[in-house]
Amino acid sequence: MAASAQPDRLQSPGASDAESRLSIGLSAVIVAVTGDDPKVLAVRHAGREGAGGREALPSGPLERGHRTLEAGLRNWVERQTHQVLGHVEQLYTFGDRDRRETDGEDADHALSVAYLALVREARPAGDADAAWESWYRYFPWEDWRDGRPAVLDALEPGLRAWAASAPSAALGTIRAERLSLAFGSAQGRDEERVLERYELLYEAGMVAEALRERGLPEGASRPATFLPGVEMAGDHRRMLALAIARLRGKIKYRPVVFELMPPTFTLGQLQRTVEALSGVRLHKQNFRRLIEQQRLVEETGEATSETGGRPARLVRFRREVLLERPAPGVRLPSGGIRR
Amino acid sequence: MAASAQPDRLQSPGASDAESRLSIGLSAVIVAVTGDDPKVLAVRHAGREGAGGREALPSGPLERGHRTLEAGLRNWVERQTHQVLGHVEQLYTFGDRDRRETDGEDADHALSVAYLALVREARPAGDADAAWESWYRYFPWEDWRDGRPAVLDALEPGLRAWAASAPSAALGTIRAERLSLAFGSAQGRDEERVLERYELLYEAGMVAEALRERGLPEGASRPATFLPGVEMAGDHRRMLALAIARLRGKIKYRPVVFELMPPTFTLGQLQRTVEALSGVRLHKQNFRRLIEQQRLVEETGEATSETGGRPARLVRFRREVLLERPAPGVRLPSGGIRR
DNA sequence: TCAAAAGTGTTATCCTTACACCCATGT
DNA sequence: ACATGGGTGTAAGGATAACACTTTTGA
Repeated sequence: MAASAQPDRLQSPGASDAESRLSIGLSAVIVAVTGDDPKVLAVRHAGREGAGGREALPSGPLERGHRTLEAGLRNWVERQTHQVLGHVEQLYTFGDRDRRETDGEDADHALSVAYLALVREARPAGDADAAWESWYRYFPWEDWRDGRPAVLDALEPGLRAWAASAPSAALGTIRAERLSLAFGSAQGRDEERVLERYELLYEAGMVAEALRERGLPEGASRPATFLPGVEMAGDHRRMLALAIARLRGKIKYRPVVFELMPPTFTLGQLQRTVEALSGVRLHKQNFRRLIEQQRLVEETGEATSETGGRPARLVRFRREVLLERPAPGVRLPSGGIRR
Repeated sequence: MAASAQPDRLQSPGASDAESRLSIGLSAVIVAVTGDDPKVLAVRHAGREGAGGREALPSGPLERGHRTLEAGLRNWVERQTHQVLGHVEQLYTFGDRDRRETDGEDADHALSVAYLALVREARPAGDADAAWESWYRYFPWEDWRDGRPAVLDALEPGLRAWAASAPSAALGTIRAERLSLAFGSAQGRDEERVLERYELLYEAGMVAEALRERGLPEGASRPATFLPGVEMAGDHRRMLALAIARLRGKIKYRPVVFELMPPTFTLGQLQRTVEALSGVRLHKQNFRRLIEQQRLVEETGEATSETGGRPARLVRFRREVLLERPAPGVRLPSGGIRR
């Protein structure tokens, strides 16, 4: 092998023959918040019957013309949805068996690099095929703003049965522990564990994706009659779960919410946005104190009376906080959550 | 195009011709801590003169035989270093211009998926070509344990000159802001911003990697005579910077340090490990209180007198904390840092 | 006996949490 | 007037940060 031609790629001698060539997919979870709902941009390819017209994330393969991964992503999103992206960050690269179902051949890999993008307002989605959907449409068990979501009652027996039906007692204990960690048993549930919850449902055969194109995952109870949440193409719902988890986490230590807000807004709007994302209700007074005392916003001097009751002050994000050391986020640590 | 054959890959009609095929590299930042130093496993390919024998991370291309990305990674690492990996997490997928320097052709992409792995002890590295190296060998400006590192004095004039030599005043201001954010100006410096600092040095043409295989990056001062830190192959040093940043961040909110500790250890050892990773000194008393009061460890009943002075209690990680909600890490938030 | 590291105790301060209450507008 | 959301004040409890000090070993 020509070692000197690839100075930065260390490979054991003779291994390059085995090197596989593969295709790269790019997918985007594009998030906006309008009013009370966290929205994600979904595409539905009308003319495609083979896939049953499943909802999907904007995505497409990396092409030769794309200079960088991110450029390729922006290109695909604009082609498919006419949405221009603002803040973009890489989420994860999916590369294993989950992607294989798409190919005929087993040996060739198909990777998919998933991105999270935040945009400021939900424009009416130019294309007829693209639409903004509440993300709780796909994850109804993640919305605790009006108390414990009802779906959970339907889910828990199935999850418990899955843990109980484990091949060994030890595995059963592990499953039970994972369940209690993800879904919470006693006082606390961690709103960030979105991916864990989805994966448990997947392993238990309780989401539609788990039942596609393969026998049931081993140890799964037989096809559940109730498959909660709207199915998505490929592993897009897994990507969405990861995106929600990341955003719920990041919001706490970096001022990313403001990427989703209009230039000026009220503290109430900001709180509702944070609640929409995190899926829990917050204490009004403490939330406000937190924001103001961390000096995340500044007055505009104006007010709006469009909110219902007393007119609210309009504030704007204080860009300067980005230059101040740690650069705080909107913490909502256990205490901020209203019971 | 055969839409129904790829139900989860949405591509605009006719685009598939442009789809490029490419190779995937897998790289691992493998971290261990021995005594006072955070170590990373580096390989040096003795017989290769083309690359000038640059130090590199264990890495290799994804092969057909690899079932998953992570399996491929473990395979390469074991082949090159005989090290078996424990905790492994994906770091980032690098896919843009930074990789292009390796290829002759511009149009084909070469992606690289970087991973972070934590191992419990630095075994003598079976292969002669693999060696554990302190990561501060590559980032001497990141070690503040004995006060402000001396290299910074040599670096700052160059960085300031780079900001001053910006093509426009506006850009100059932006550069100055980035510098003060990353390197800290007044009271605080954020030990997590390892990647930002490396990238600024790169842009300023002050690390060896920036001067390779291309003209100087635009706006760079002419080749600095002093290029701090040991150079690595490809963009491996960038990967290492990202790994350090991630680990320094994660240590604070997840109990990952314990992946690096032996089964039993003293609180002093734990503190030195955290200090090694974060690059700052901590308050002994407050650190201990934090650990014990968060119930991260439990007594073993034993003690060791190998530490120098009075024998220390040996403790072990309390695995149960993983099952307790939030699952805390070793916080060292401003206050814990000794001035 | 002294250096070195382990380990204990205490205090002021600040942040978090929770509670109760007032204000300005539209209907 | 009253419902609705905006906005203020304050007090208890707990965590943090910074003190100073004692204990137990090896050299």
